[in-house]
Amino acid sequence: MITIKEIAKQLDVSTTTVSNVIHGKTKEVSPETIQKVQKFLEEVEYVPNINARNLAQNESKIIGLVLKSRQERYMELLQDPFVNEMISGIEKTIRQAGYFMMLYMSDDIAEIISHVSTWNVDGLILFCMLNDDGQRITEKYHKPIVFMDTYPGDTLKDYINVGLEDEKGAYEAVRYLIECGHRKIAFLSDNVEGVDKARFTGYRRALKEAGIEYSDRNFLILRTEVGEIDRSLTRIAEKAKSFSAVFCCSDLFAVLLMDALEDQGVKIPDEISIMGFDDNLYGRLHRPALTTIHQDAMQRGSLAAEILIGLLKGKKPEQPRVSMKVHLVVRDTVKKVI
Amino acid sequence: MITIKEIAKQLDVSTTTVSNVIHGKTKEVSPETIQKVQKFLEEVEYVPNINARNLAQNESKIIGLVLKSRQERYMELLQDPFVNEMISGIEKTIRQAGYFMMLYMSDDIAEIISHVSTWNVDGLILFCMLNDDGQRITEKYHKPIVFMDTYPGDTLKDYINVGLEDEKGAYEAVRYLIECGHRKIAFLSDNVEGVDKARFTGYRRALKEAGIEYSDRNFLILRTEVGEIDRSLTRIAEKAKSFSAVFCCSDLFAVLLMDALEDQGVKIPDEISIMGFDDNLYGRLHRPALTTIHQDAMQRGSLAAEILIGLLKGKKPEQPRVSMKVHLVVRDTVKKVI
DNA sequence: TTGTACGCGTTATCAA
DNA sequence: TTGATAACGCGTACAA
Repeated sequence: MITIKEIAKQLDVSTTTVSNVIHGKTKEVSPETIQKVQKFLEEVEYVPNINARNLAQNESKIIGLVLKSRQERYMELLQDPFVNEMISGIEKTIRQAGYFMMLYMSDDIAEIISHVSTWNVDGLILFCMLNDDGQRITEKYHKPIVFMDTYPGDTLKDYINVGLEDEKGAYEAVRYLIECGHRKIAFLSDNVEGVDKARFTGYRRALKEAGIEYSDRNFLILRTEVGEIDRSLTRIAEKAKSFSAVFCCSDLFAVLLMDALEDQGVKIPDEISIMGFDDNLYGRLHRPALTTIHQDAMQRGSLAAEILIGLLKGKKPEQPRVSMKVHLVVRDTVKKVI
Repeated sequence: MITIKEIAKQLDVSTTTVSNVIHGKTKEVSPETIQKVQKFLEEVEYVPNINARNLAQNESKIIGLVLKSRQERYMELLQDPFVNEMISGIEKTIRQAGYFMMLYMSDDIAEIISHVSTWNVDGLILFCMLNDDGQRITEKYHKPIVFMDTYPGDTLKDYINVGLEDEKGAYEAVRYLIECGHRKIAFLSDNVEGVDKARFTGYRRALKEAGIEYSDRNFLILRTEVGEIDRSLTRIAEKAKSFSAVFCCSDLFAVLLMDALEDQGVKIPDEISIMGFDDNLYGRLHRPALTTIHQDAMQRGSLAAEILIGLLKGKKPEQPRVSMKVHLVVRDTVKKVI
């Protein structure tokens, strides 16, 4: 790797001049020199040393993307195409803005903070933080942060979040089920916090509006730990049979449940109707194709990255909380029972 | 972020001493000093500045993972769970060895090389290189490289590859189809190079062994560009009807094809049998569940990373070419016609 | 218009 | 046992 110093020596100019040409500060350099230097730079295929540059500028041009996952779910997080779409959107936007993305997958906040400091990361996108995670990071890390899909506790007041119409989406999904004549509707998720909590609220609202009683028996919790999931699915499929429809908090869960049901000989949607949330490949590839709530994960990733990059340039976002639109996509897993 | 210099000042010792304590070079430091420094380090939660360290050591502790993709396929590469599993395996191994993974997704070799030089990446894992890609990178980049799923041209002699029993896997898949009584067997992939070429060879060998004629009509090529894929699938499903079985080069393709066929009213496996390759979630979630060739993508990723890290420590791998084992997994998409 | 000199945080060499 | 000091490559204020 050739350095600026070496180039300067070979061309018999100063390093300043070379550096100026590289950065287009050509007001103060004679045209011939510019020519000469530029030509040489191309010839030797000069590439700056990022470490030196970062050290000098005290910035890293790195944006960290933190996916906090409970240890056991590790695989599933990456296997859900929704997450992949989001990552794609983020990565693309970051790259096009001249930044670089670093991906942190960890369940250890302290480890994440340490990593982020070491690399002197310029900004952070935090995905799916629960409880006091966000709080803990903001205490230690004092550069721009954009949250995604995070509903932090009351302690964190001033934060930016790019989220979704979770409550509204769930409400519309369940209202559609009710419109189709369903009244015994279960709710399936793998936890009761954050995003799923909001979706649960929407589910409850739709029920209430239709005057449908809710009981705790309606809440099906999937255990997603490796080694646990199959048993859990079988059990849930069993329980599901006493409902006429199940609203699932993700397409992946919806498809898993449908398989479990079908394997027990239950016909979908004839015997049970299924509603998903996300609208990704799993649901689209399944037959019957999944009726679900659509979100544009890639665009949402892009938006989060754009906001963060704006922040890095000192631009305050227009609104600190974004709830991106969702809409119902009707396919073949919900039966009209009236 | 506190620096060594600052620590040294506050404790009234030299930076050298602090650095020595940090690196456990305690032979030359008095016990009290060690105590004092270590305690202080913990108190202030010292984190080294990677840029400075890298600059001083001329290394980066970064391993680059390069996924070369044709521009149009961008989405699919990340959407294939097989790729995700592999990435997980690589990332985990790299992290545990104290390194860091940088992910490059690009179709522009020059851009990749430039990036890799800038960041002074210590080693490279190259996935799915075609033609002279590998050649071009090895010419410019002179640190350890491990290839994955690469069958480079004749020009590249000395390289390390962690691959798969592609030929054998395809051979066994097709032989199984033949054993089940199929004789009109199509081959589906999206290109004719690298891995798919090897699988095609295996397919041909199985046909030949059974004395089955091959014609170019057997070779179905899926156009995977965005906007093209649906039309291509419909056309291929149409063609597929004149065969009794289709061997697909990936589970994803297999599921896409099955959907296209089912949407045209074709029953699987009653009217057409389908065989996949990879064994990932898409195939497992589909009903009927996909009969396919299993590979352990995560373990393969791990292995590649391990070999590379060994290389960085000067350890030559036992064998430069690894072909990991595959095996047939019989599920429900292949019908016995005898 | 061009060049000198210093700082960024760390490590390594060598002298005290 | 400890401490100055140079070096890594780059950017920049300031001097020439």
